[in-house]
Amino acid sequence: MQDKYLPADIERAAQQYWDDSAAFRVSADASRPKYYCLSMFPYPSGKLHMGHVRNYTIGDVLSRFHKMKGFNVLQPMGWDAFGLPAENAAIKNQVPPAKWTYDNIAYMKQQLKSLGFAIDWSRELATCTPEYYKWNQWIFLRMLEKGIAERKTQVVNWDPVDQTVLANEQVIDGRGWRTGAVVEKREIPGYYLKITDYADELLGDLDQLGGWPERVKLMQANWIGKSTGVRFAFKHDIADADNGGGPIGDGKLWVFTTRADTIMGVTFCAVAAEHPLALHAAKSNPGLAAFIEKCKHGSVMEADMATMEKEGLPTGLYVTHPLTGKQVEVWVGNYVLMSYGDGAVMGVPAHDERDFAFAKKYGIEIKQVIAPIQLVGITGTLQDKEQQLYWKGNTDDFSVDAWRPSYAEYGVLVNSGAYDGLSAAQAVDAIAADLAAQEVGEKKVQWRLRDWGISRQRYWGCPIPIIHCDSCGSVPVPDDQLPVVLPEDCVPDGSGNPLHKREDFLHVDCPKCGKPARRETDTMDTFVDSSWYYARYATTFGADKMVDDETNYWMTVDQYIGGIEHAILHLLYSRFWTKVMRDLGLVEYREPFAHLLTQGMVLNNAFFHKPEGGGKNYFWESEIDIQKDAKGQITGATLKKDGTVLEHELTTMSKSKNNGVDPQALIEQYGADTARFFMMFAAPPEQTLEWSDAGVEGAYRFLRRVWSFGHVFGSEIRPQIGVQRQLAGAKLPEALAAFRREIHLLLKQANYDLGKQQFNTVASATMKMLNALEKAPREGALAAEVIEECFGILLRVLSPLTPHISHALWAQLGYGDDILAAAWPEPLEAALVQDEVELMLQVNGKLRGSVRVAADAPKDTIEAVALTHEMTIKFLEGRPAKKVIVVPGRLVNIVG
RNA sequence: GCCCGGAUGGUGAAAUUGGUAAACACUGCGGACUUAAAAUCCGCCGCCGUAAGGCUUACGGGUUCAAGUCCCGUUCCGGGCACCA
Repeated sequence: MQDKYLPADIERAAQQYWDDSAAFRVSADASRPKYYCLSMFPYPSGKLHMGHVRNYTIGDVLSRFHKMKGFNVLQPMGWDAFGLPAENAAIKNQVPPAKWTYDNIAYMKQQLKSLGFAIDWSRELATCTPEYYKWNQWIFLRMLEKGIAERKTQVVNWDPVDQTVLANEQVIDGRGWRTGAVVEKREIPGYYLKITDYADELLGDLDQLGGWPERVKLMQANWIGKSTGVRFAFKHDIADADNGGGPIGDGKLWVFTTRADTIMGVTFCAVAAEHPLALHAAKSNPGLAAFIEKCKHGSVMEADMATMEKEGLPTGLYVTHPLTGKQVEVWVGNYVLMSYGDGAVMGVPAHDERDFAFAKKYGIEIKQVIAPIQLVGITGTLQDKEQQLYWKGNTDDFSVDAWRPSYAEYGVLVNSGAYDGLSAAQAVDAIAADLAAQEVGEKKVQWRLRDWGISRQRYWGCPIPIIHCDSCGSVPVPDDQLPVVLPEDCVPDGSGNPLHKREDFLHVDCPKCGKPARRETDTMDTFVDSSWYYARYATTFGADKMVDDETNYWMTVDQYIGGIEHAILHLLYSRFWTKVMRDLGLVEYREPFAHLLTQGMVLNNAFFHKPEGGGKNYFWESEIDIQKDAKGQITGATLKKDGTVLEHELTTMSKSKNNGVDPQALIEQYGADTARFFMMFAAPPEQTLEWSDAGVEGAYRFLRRVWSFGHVFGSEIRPQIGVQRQLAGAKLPEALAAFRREIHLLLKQANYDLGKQQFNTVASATMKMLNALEKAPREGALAAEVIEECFGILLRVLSPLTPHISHALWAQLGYGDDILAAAWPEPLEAALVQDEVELMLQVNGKLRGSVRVAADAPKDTIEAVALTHEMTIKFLEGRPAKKVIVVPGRLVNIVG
């Protein structure tokens, strides 16, 4: 064998072997347990970045590990190929998004191949191909039939200069990214999927997802946000001529609250700018009309809504409190959303932080109605069944001067008339009952989750299969005319959807009446594409069905791996989609992903400049000079060409921020095995990783040492092994036994860590194994046999991480033909036994030394040895030992 | 602002889930080999102290024989917030 480690040759040969033997091409096989290992497919942005290498190496380690454990392993790959970056590239370079996307796919596929992933490429798919997105359209039509999809209005970011809808990402500080114009909210029609119909099931089934991280389930549960509250109405007789002179909303202003216990503290109501009461009042109030107009500016993002200055204006209208009968003034608030609940809220300044700030700002009354519980008396004794506790609310600590978080806590009702002294739960029951008696309210379950708006006013996406006819309205495209194919030669210019200018796409005859009609030009949210690709991979390739029977063999996905940034939206939409497919009779399973590994983000610094008029211009690190302090912390950055001072942020690697690090240079210089090993060694998978290539050399050095040990083993050690093997049952010399024990202990730890999916310590276990192997006794047949066994263990543990070098050494050193076919190693109990153990000796919790005892020494013996230890005597300073704690196999702590 | 995470030497990190803090590496320093360089190998490397020893897991409290790990409060950093994917 070659004495130098030449990764390029080794990797080419191994990949050739896997290709020639179709090693990763799989089909359904009921005789073996299956393992469907899926990594989130990449957006084809141009080049792989380190986040991809991390994601796909994790998937590959798990795939190869399970393959060696005897599973029928499916690991597919494809492309999340529709989306905004292709349009941005088109604007910049005048290249059609289709060409840009397909070119990127070709390049990135070759990069993935060079990393040696065990992928079944025969199942590759790209979501921008008609044979894939046809089924988006097909199932969308089924959802329309079932009433799961519907058309209603949506609020979007509108750029008044470019006359186009902006994605949230394209809105920076409330302005359009290209024009710098202040963004407006605009209502337009669009299609929605009723994910809220599945809210209960999506929440309830989280309990079935034992293989998901708790934090992801918690995030999803909070997102779905089930809350039980009370929906009730304030009565009024505000009439409007446009309403035929009748009272607006039947004379009821509906609101929803989760804190009905504070209802007696209501001192105002706030409605959204688009609320009928606001519009009514604005007719005779130019100031209010102007305020309502102003509320239309700004973005639709929740984060912006939550952090903006809360402003309001009184309408001069009053409504009647249903329980006190008092008049309550109605305000218009810029923080109240028409699209959420009834577009109105009750204001309780004393017990809600936002209402408190609003009331202070506008001089609205603040009335305390909740107070901390204070015990005022007990009758009887603890044994007395008639025992009574008496309490009241303690109002001493309340002040209207400044908000305190404790004001929002649950307590006892005060200043609430008949409800005084009730707890929150009792009060909600009593108040809901009283409201119900008047028929102006009831308990209601409210969800935070909103329906999923899938219409996008963009070109590079899946066309929504609808035809608009003047006579027949919105008509679904008949199934036999699917797919509605997206023309692939358009070049967007940033000023709206280029499909509007495509006469050949636009004009079509109405399928119902045959008259000339117009195609829908909106395309689908790209989350639609990624909501079911896992099921398509598992379907017979090219099947003329959305999914076929094979999907029921492979699904559900046994292990899903992807970035934590997808914890809510993508994963929730996929779960929803699976349930819809089940209800349409397409699949048998109800959850798509059994186990989820949420990979931590790979972060890198991004450098940007904010030009006048808004937006952020990002620069590549090669374009700038970076200033650092003595500790290596970045203190500033300037643009090389003109010295412009730049800002910087630590953030996830992305195409749009020019901060992605391409792994290509790493692979070319060191090889795929080094890149993979280093990536796994750098940090545990779930942890955020700040990118740095310091340490790549170390990984490369390690693999070189593995190779040269292999060479020494093959040429000097292995030849010592006799014809008759002697290892089984042999009594080994102490040094040899200790070495063997060390390897088997490391194997035990590595297997444990693989179970925990903590691959960085698996990598360090392999390094420790090599350190031990290099120092192991080498002379004699017995030593050679032990080394053969232990090096074989190292190669197999290493193989999921660095498959190429492991493949080459395994075959060349005669361990077998194919390491993938070898059985995964398990530690031998016989190799692990130990006569003596070392226990740490603590005196009063501080480490003072250690004691060696027989592995099976009873507690008394250990105590006796510890108590007579010189350090015990020294640090007890003559005091008697009050207590001795023995933790078997670990330590002795003497308390005195 | 709200929801979810994270913070350990100069650096990436480890700690078998409450029981030796810093394993394994990177960097740096010193040495061997070499005409020389590279590669390789050996040694040292948390802070204070000559030592004995003391201190140390973002910060401040608490529980415990024992806390990086559990509880309470705070700071900073990251992810998500529904049209980036």
